[in-house]
Amino acid sequence: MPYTTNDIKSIEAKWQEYWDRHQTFRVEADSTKKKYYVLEMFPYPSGKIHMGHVRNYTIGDVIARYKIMQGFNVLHPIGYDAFGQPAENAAIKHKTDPGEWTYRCIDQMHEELKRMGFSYDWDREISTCDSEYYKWNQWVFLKMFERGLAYKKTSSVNWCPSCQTTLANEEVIDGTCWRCKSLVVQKDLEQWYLKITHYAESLLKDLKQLQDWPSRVRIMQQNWIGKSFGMEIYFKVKDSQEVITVFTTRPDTIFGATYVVLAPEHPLVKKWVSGIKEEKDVLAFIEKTANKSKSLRMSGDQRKEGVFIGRHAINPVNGETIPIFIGDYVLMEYGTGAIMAVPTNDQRDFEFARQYHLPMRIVIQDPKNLKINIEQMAEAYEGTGVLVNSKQFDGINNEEAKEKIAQWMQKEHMGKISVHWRLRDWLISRQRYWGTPIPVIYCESCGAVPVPYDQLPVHLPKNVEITGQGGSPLNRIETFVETICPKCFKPARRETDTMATFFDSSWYFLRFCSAHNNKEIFKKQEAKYWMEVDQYIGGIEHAILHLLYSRFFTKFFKDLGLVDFNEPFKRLLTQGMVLKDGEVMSKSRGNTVDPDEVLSKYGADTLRLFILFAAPPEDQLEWNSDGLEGAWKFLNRIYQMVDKPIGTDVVQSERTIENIRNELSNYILNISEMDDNDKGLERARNLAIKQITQSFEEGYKFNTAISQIMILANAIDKYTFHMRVAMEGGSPSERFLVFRRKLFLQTRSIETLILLLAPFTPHLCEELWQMIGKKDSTVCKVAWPKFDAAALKQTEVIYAVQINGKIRGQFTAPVTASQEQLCELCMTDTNVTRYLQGATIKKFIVVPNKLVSIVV
RNA sequence: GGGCGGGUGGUGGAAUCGGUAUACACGCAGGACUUAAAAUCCUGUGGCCGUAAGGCUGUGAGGGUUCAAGUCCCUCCCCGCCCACCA
Repeated sequence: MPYTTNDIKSIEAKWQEYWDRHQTFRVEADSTKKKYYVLEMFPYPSGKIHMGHVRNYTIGDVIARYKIMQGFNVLHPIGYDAFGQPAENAAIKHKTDPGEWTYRCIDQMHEELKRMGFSYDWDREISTCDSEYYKWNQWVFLKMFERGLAYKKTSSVNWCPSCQTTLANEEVIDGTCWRCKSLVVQKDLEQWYLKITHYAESLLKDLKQLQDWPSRVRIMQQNWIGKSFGMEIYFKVKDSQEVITVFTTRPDTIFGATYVVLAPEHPLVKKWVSGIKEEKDVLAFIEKTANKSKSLRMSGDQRKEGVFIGRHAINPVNGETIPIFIGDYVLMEYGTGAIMAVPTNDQRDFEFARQYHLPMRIVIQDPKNLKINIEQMAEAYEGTGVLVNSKQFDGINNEEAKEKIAQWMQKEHMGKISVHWRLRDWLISRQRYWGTPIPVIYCESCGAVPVPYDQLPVHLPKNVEITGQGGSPLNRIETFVETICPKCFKPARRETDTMATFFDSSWYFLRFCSAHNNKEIFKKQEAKYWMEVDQYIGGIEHAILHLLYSRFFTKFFKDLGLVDFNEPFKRLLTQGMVLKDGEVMSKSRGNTVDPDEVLSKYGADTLRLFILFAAPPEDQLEWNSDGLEGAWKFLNRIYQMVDKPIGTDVVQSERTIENIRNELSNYILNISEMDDNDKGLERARNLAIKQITQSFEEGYKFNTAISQIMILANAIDKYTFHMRVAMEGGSPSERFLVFRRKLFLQTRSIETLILLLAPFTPHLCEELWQMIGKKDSTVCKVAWPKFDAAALKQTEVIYAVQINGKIRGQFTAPVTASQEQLCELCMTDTNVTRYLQGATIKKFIVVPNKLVSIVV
């Protein structure tokens, strides 16, 4: 009988219960075993899992289960990234406690993950909002504070008016908040930062080690870190002692610098502005720029605006007096907040110069077009070329001149060779409730004092009213704020900002190594055994934020001597998005498919199989309910294959199929008795093992792995059909001998099929493994099958014949055939002979075991 | 503007050290079973021509290299993602 939804439900529940009861996936560090650490990015516990989760965790689960069958000691944990704003938003909306809401969601999520049959070590389940976890956040913070890597400074920060909190640069997307999409504004605030820039060099350099990461993630990080080589050049200010330092990557163009531009926020501007005749214009301009949102100001198409500031600078290389402007296209945060403008070689400077009728000078000529002249220029020339109007450097190629001019200027003290980074320090203060309290106490006499280690954790107070108004909620909790200074014991106040939640997820992979250790952040020996993460899986959206922060923390832990590696994730797989009707599935689009509904109709195995079969893991996946139905049918077919094999109707004896199968355990196959069908089946079986193993080892091409399983299933069905034919005729005893051999081969193929399918659809395969008589073993722990190269050898192959580049026929030849034999065999195809009639063969090319190509 | 992917049947996708394009699946069509439907099984399925054998054509467009090109080279078009007044 075909199975039903109810059968599937009971099969899946049965095995989930079995794995639980036997703690099948619980692991311990054991140095005698080779380890493998598979990790999927842990979820934010919003309650229900979505298809993106299903895809992410299914991919991880298949890898984990495959590695277990390969004999590895596999660590495969799960947890919850449980702090964050949705809990507060829910609290405001439903008037509940964020903690209560979060723990309820975690329970629900836990149940849903269990229903998917994932092979997690549930003993290591963690939540970042537990004090036993966030205590160690505070510990890490204090360690960083001790080393000057956590510090407080006032600066212009990104502020989301809707979330009422600050944001890291990485959290600002196109000038909007990454979470709520509202326009981010700039505010001057005193905030806590982590000195990620301290590791800029190694964060960049070590990307080279990450050969098993997608190259685009490496490139994105590289661009984000943004190392640029160049020099700082000093421009003396005319009639003043002041010097403007600019940063440039193009010292080769210094002779073409015809003005200088400062960022409106540049400190020299404030100093100079009062009393000059342009004062009003300058102040108006500064205010106008400040009011512009950062996103508007930074968009490239924006018309560049600026204003003359009433002063001049001296170009150090030629002594020219050039005007100083302030301009909205110069950013205070990058470089020195000041630039030298070379309009002929920089498009932005060119546009600005044209607009304000500023002078230009050509200093690089395009060797292909020596007639570049200022009047006819429509845009800046940003290509390479030969220097002109540059005194002793005339005639030198500009790439070469970069180095020469830089060296010369440095020697003449006109500037210094330097490197600038795009990467900024990481702002971690958040004016929110639902996060880790920053463990600092402010004392009037002692200043900012770290909370002593023995007073950790600083507990997040419970029963706090969340209104979403009026700044940090913790600020209003007197019992939390009021404390005493650990140094001088005078009354003091606690820091009320909490940490950005990316802090929590920057080291959770290490916590999994010693999930519930309350003495240390993690056990050094356990981390040494389990780390690094061998395979990490998650969405591309974390290519910069989370992955960069995790790399930063790992490097810090190495400096602390806690770990002896400097990269956390050996291999990274970024899974594609799940789409429906060509668009990303999302609540806001209203095109989601609830995994729960799919589970109640088809069960976890069907869902898993469909998701893995529909597209390679890294590609986008288009949801297709027909495809889901197809996966269901396939699994049903496999079930039939095991449930109702050929046999009972063929064997004319009292033996049942079951006791024949029992006898088969002692059966010895006589290879010489095998007919072509037997050999074909064995070939298909071994080919499947070979190719599926290969799809696991060479990138995770699960879609083609599954198609190989289907091919094997087709071969078994075909073989079963031939079995019936082979049973016809002969005496009952003769028939029995043939039947026994065939049943042996068929059973062996079915067994192989179950093993190969087990990582993908674990529940059904456990059930089938039992049905086929393997009552004493759990399929998920059976050794992965190995293939027999001898069975793959063919004695004959089909050759295609190409005549003048077109396929004209084919023939069968022994694999050992010589060129002469092949030439003769060609002629056995009548279509080929027709084409060769009356023609002279000019060339005869043989591609071994594939084709022959004849040129006539 | 810069960087990185990608463009293959009606659909999801196979095949890229150059070697029979469209594996596997979905869908569709026809058939078997059934009073009927569902399920299941069998057959067919890029397009055009042909009863057939077979022929022509076909991997975004155009050109090139080669006995042979989805794959390599040149020119161009389109789509997706990321970054972006970063000096």
